[in-house]
This record gives sequence, C-alpha cells and structure tokens, in this order.
Amino acid sequence: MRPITLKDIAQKLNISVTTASKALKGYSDVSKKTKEAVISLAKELKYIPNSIAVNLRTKHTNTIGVIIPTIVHQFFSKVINGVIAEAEKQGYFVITLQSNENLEFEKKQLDLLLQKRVDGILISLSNETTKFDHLTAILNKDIPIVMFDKIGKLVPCSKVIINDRKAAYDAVTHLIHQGYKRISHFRGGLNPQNSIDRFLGYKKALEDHGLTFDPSLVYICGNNSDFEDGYNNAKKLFKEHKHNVDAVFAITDVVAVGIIKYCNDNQIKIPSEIAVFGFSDWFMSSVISPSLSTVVQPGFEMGRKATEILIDEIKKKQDEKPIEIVQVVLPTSLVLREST
Amino acid sequence: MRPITLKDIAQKLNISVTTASKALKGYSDVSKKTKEAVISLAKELKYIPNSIAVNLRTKHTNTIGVIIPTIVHQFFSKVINGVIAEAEKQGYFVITLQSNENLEFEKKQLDLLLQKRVDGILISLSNETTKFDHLTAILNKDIPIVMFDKIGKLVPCSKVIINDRKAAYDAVTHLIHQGYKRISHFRGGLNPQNSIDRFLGYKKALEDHGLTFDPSLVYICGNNSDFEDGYNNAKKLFKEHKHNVDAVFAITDVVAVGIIKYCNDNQIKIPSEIAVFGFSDWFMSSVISPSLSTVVQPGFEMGRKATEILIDEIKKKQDEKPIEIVQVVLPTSLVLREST
DNA sequence: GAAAGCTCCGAAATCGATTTCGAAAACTAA
DNA sequence: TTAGTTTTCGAAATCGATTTCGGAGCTTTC
Repeated sequence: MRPITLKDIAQKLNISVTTASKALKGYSDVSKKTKEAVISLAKELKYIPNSIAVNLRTKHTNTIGVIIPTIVHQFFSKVINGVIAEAEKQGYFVITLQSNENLEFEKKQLDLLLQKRVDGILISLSNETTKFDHLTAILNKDIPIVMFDKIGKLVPCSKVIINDRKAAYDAVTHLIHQGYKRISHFRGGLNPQNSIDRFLGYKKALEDHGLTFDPSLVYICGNNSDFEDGYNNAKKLFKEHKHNVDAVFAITDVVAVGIIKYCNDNQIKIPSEIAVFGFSDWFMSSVISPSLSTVVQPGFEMGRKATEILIDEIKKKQDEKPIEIVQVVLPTSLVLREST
Repeated sequence: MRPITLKDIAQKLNISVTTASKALKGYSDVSKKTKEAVISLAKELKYIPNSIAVNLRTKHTNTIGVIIPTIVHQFFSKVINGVIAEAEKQGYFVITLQSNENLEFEKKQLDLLLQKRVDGILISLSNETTKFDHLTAILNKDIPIVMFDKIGKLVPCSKVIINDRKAAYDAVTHLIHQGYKRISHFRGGLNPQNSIDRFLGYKKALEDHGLTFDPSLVYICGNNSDFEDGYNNAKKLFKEHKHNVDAVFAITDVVAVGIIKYCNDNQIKIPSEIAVFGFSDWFMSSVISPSLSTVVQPGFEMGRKATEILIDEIKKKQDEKPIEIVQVVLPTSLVLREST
C-alpha cells in the first residue's frame, strides 16, 4: 500500500540505506554480492525511487515546461508531439500549459512552472505579449528558456523559428506567377512577430514583382485569427472590392478556410474568381473543397529542435559550462492545391 | 541567483525557519508583528516555496496525470482543456501524456506518472488495451483513477462517458427517418468499448425500424480510424455495393471526411446518392462541403467532470474517507447539416 | 610484525519545508 | 510574591534519496 522506499529494502537485507542506494546507482564500493541482492529485491518489490526526494536532493526535476497559446490547434499539437518525443528520448518530463493568447495567463503559467521548479521552459508567446520582463526575470534566475514560432526578438535566449517573411514571400510570389494581380492579405494582429513578418513578406513580394501595395487590401484578423475572422473579413473584402481583387493570402489555414466557406456559401468560384493561399498546412486544408494551397510549417521538427536546444542548455548550466544563444531557422515549403 | 528559501528569510529577520514557515501559513502562535515582517519580506524577495520540498513533506504533489491516445485530435484537445480548467480552479497541476494508441506506451506512461508521484490519474484507453492489470495494480496502490470516453467496463473506478449506443442509435434513426434504407456502418476496431457500443446502437436502430442488418455493409476502420480508413473503405464500399447503399454512419468525423472526400473526388453526390453521418463534431465538419451531420460529443465537459470526480476522490483519500465509484453519462445531441 | 593498501560498509549531513512539542517570556490573578 | 495562563518562539524530527568521509577488517609488502 505505502510505496516501497530504500529504507524498506535496506531493512529486509540488513544493510544501511546508504549501501542500498549505492548498489542501485552502481557505485564501486559495494560488493558484487550485496549489489545483486539489492537489485533483485528492488525488482521483486517493484521499487520506484521517489522522484520528489531525488529532485529535492539533486536540485533538478528533469522536467521542462511548455507554454503555447492554445492546444486546440493542429500546428501546436504537432509541436507538442515533437517536444514530447525529444524530451522522452532524453529522459525528461513535459508539463504543457496554455496561455489562451492572454498575457496575464502567460505570466501565471510561468509562475506555476517556476513553482514546480522545472529545469527549463519552452514558450511560444501570446498575441498580447509585447513586453518581456517576465521572461528576462526568469532568465536572470538562470533558468533556460527557448522560444519558438511566436518569439520576442529582443529576448536574449535561443529561438527556433521559420523564416516567416520568406515563406510569405514565396506564397505570394506563387500567386503572382499564376497571374493574380490584386492580391489581398488577411493578416494577424499587429503585435506578433510572425504576423509582422508575414505581412512584410507579402508586401515585398508585391513590390519585387511590380505590383503596387494597396493598404486597403489588408485586413486584420484580430487576436485569434480564427474561422470567423476569415469569414467576416471575406464578406467585407467582397463588399469593398467587389471585382477588384483576385486572390487572398491568409495568415493561417483557419482564416483561409473561413474565406473558402464564405465563397462556397456565396457562389464565388475558387480559384477562377478568387484564389486563396493559407499558412500552416492543417489537415483540414487537404480535405476541404476546393483543397487549399498552403505553406508547410514543420511543427514536429520545431518542437523537437527547440527541446534539443533547451535540454542542451540545461545540461550545460548544470555542468557550469557557458551556453551560447542560437537561432535556428527551419525550412518551409509550399503545397499547391486547388485553391490557386 | 539561487532561489530564495525560508532559511534566507529567517536569517534576515533573525528568527527561526519554523517561525517563518508558520507566519506564512497563518499559524496563530506567531505575533502579528513578526507575521507581517515575514510576509512583507517574502513578497519583497519574491519568495516562491519550493514545491518539491513541500511535496516530499506532505506526501502529495497536487498534480494529476492525463493519458490520452493522441493530442492531435479535436475531441481530446477539448477534453484536455476541460481538465486543465477544472484542475486549475482547484489548484492542481496537469501532466499530459499520450499513449499513441499503443498498449506498451500506455504502460510506460503510467509508470512515468507513478514515478512523478501524481495524486491521481485520468485515462482514456488505447485501442489496443484489452487487459487491465496495469490499471488495477495502480488502484491497489490506492491511487485514484478516473476513466473517460474509452473505458474498460470491468475496471473498478469512476468513469465519465457518453451513451455511445444511444447516440449511434439516434444518428442512424435520423438517417432512417430521412428515408435512407441501405445504411452502411464504418466502425472502429473490435476492442474499444465505444466502437462496440456505436456498432450496437447502429444495429439496434436498423432492427427497431424494420430494416435488416446486413453484415457486408459493415466496414472496419482499423486501429486509427483515420482519414485514409474512410477514403479507402469508401472505395471498397462503392465497388462492392455500387447502387445498393444510400447512407453511411461513420465512427468518427475524420472517417466521415474521408468518405466525403472520396465522393467529391468521384462525382458521387452527397446527400442525394449517399448520405454521410459522422461522430464527434470536429471543427472541420462544419466547414467542409458538403458540411457533415454529426453527433456532438461534450469534450470539454467530459474532461471537466472527470477531473472534478478525480480531485474529489483524491481529497477523500487524503482525509481517509471512503470513496464511492460513480459513472457519469453525459448527454449528446445531433447537428444536422448538408450531408444528410 | 608493522606499515601500507584494498575492499566494503554505514553514520551523518544535506536538500527545503512542515509540524509536534516543549519551554521561555509575558501577563493575569490570587 | 506566587501560581497559573496566555502568547510567542524554536529545537528537532520528518519526508526519501544522495554523497562525503571515516573507519573496520582483510590482504599485501618489506
């Protein structure tokens, strides 16, 4: 009933707790005989070391925390999978928390992770996050942080991102090569770095190909960038630019799907009347009609890589070696489907 | 740099660690003066109690573990959200692990949770799980478990489920009322209880409405019940029953979407040539063309309720009060859309 | 036979907070 | 002044594992 402890094992074998501990940890100053006795008894009793006690003693928890804006999101789900895969490989636990795109929540979740004494933190910022004091405070405590996807450029920590600007540039360039000339952009909020970068990529692509940038073709998808944003802005777009727009580059697949839905509901033909380009390659984008062209964002690899870097930093800190801040840019690619 | 401890506070105030601890925990045998001094200094130094040490002492971690088959799944994402919401309300942490629909993984993840000394466990079984020794072993250790969605009927613990049989019955009955007569069922694997129940509901609905049950109209969607299962079985279905089937009831929305995709690809008209009914109400089901009729499964509430029960059991155990096993059945409803 | 070297073991300190229990200090009552 | 109360505090044990350091017992060496 009560969990087996080292003390139990020691008592049954008439040895000290010290020796039992050493036997299990492979110390050399334990005779082969007692070592074997301890190991076999431990197995027999299904002894599981109390990690709480171990953590208290060793001062690290072998646990990392992850904060993402929301779990109900294909991309972040994939990231989490990458994180868990790599963490598990290295014997680390993962605690996943979500900020709900809310700064106060983000702070609170960070506090929780601190309370839990995680060894390091992975974070993708909420859309509301424009100040980074709460993060630098943690870095000052010497707890490693690695940011991914939605990062704060100025925070002095390692980062794993994609080249949002280039990805957006490529997507819009593809639209242009297809012959589209009046290309609208449904962008994300004004704070997030990747929202900014995708917008800049969009703008640059237009300019590089001799198309004039028309601010009135840019619509903002608020804080969520969700289905409704796409649907409602599509309605607005067609009201304001009726026959004067032939393509939309959306910040996210969900937004793009909102656009497609609006078009389907209103007999607007895709891609003949209007083309739609998404971002992230959600599963749904491949099955919707018409299927959606989009940017493939390597979620799993992003999570995996970020975790690899984080654990590396954790280990270096433990060995009191210096860590160096790195910034990894993962490659993206385009999937072209019916919507363009 | 080094985290602030009670000892630090005690030293600065020239009092004992004992008194400092009591001051923060509101003991009555501390003078108002020292109490205030401790509290204000703690705030000033941003003292965060070391939860590891607290856990070791108090023997509980205020943490619950959740094991689900996969995170990349709308329904389970919603469940997780419900779990986190309720857990947070009650001051508990959540560690989320996935079994990848694999029994060995499931066992391993349970071991990890045990090692982390979680206070209780929420689990939705993997499709491979047919024996429950690993679960009863944990229950024997007096660690509460609450199962949800994919349960093992014989495990003596509380459960939160929907009435899968009735939900399936209702869905198929709706198809019958719409005039469909040759209704196929794309079922899940043979192990999972909810797969069995949905199948039984399907069969019962046919029989109750004077339609003969034709086993050749039942297709099995393997262990994943994913998009490919739907697509490939749709192909098989139309090869084998060409003009002799007019509706499909699918175990899951993803499978249903696979069917819809196949039909769209092959100019088979929905719902005139064939109707499709799904299960779970994924977001994608509302935006696909044609939109999918489906069963609404209350994911958030399921997670929330399961957590509520679990924490209640945890607290009762701590107070050495008896716990009683309950089984909660959450209501479902139908959303009717274009596919029927 | 004494010194030196090995092998093997365990007492004790430690991590940081909690809690019991005893006792000093201050105060009240007789 | 003394006995009894109340208020306030802290020493010490505890949770379970780790690790340092010293020492007992045995073997080797000259």
